[in-house]
Amino acid sequence: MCMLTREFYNRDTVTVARELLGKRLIRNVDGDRLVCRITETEAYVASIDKACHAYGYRRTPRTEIMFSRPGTAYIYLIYGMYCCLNLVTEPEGEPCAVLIRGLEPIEGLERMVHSRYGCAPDDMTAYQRRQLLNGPGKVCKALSLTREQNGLDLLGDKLYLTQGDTPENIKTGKRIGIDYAEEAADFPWRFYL
DNA sequence: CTTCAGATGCTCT
DNA sequence: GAGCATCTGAAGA
Repeated sequence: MCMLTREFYNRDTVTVARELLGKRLIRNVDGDRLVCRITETEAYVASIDKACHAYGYRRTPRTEIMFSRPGTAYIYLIYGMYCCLNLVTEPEGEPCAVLIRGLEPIEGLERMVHSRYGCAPDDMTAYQRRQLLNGPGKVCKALSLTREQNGLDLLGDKLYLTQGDTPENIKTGKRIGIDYAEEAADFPWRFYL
């Protein structure tokens, strides 16, 4: 399958967030190849979005990576113990990104389950199976992504995206966990299958 | 199924 | 010092 180009990311963030659904996310780590299908995303836009870490082009050590070129991974720590994976979008200097909120496993299930639950796939409960990749912190845990991977080039070999399927029934809604963001809390910038 | 508390540390004021 | 783009386990219905 063909790797997504930098031009794919170098576009309107909300459009990229919607089009990311159905794409494949590939993570190569310690000789293991993990492949997932993207099922849930959220767009964060610097210029008008109070929920965006770089709202108003606020430049701090944490947001610095968002100012770099499109097709870069932005990974930050949240609530002291979880990481969230974002894909930087729009031209360099526009600090926008798409949060990866949910995935479906395709390849490398054994390692992902071990990273999440410390057990083998056969030992998962039905509940655990449903909870494997349905949240941004879970995604990073399963894919062994931490702040050490912040700034990774998405056109490299450690973490990249490829074409996938073209999903039907794309749903849209308000983003999760940003009640503080005033009018931006109601922007319909969450996309899921 | 639901709610609820607690974990835990970085980030910015 | 306050708050955070979250998750889990326990308890109740």
